[in-house]
Amino acid sequence: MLQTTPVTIEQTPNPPDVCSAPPPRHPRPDGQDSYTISEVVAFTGLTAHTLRWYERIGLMSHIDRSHTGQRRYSNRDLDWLDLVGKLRLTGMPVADMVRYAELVREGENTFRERYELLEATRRDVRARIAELQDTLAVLDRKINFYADATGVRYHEAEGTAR
Amino acid sequence: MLQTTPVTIEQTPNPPDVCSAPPPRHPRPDGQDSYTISEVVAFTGLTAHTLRWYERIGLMSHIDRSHTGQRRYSNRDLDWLDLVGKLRLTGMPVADMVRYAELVREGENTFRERYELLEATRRDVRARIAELQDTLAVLDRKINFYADATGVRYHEAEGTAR
DNA sequence: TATGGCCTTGGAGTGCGCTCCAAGCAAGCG
DNA sequence: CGCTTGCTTGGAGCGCACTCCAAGGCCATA
Repeated sequence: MLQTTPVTIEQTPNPPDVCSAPPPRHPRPDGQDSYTISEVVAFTGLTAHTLRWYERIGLMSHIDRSHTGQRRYSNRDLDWLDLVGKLRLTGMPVADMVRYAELVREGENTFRERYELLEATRRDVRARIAELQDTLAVLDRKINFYADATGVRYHEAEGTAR
Repeated sequence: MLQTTPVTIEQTPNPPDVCSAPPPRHPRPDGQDSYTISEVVAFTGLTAHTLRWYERIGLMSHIDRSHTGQRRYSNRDLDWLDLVGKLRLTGMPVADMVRYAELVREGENTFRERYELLEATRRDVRARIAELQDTLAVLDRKINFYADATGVRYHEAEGTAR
């Protein structure tokens, strides 16, 4: 129950059918979904500090509490954290994610704005991927050079760093 | 001479032939390559502060100086900055780039280590691209949902943020 | 000669995203 | 009962990558 390895919530042991709407699998079924903070730490790889901080800054709404005041996360919270994790690795600033969270809390009349925010993000992500592929090409060339050179003692000019 | 728009040094007005070793084009030919810091600012989009800081921390070797002590950057320096820019957007920490710069300064006997560093970086970049493509899939699904919903007033569960 | 523009330096400051601390409470166990 | 474990809080601290500051030098044009 208390696994220590950070695990992506949305694992991919789903069949090799390349389909478009993979529903996230949860550790426990809806109805019994009540996770302590340390369980969420184990599932997400985030620290408890970070989880509490996310809540403080409004990136997560107030989490349900046990009768003793301890946090009890739900499957929906896990889904949200999964999205946050994805947005985080696009480089989206936390402030923007908070903005999105506010829009979600405000209800359906913010659909248009959410749409625009996500669309802008998608553009950024695409640009980012393109940049990275560019970088990959440069790395490939340099790596090939060094692969040839180590063992052949050869020289090619490269950017200065003397 | 003093263009204000940040310009990628390695522009792509090269013919649409998809080839593997694109030599960077420089603003001035070798021999007349002597750029002031503000020119480099214009070319790279970095600030003068950052350029001087890069030099202080050893990410660039000491740059040539004019008789009055002002920095004069060369084409080789521009090439190096181009590589640094690429590595930077892979998320490589500055300290690692400094390490690589040191290896380059140390000479050919560090080829193997440079190779390994770049290879590790390439692995990271590939993983990163995969993550981003994953994220892109999530964004696509959400964006489609909002595209449908705005105008159709429809509902689908999404991660909680109440 | 004076004014403005561009450059120099060491060191201090900033913003972001965590990260940690101290003090304390509640539950479970021997 | 005492001890451990896990959780709670507000607020302070940290590491990274810049970013800026104050004080001053050099030189071209008016």
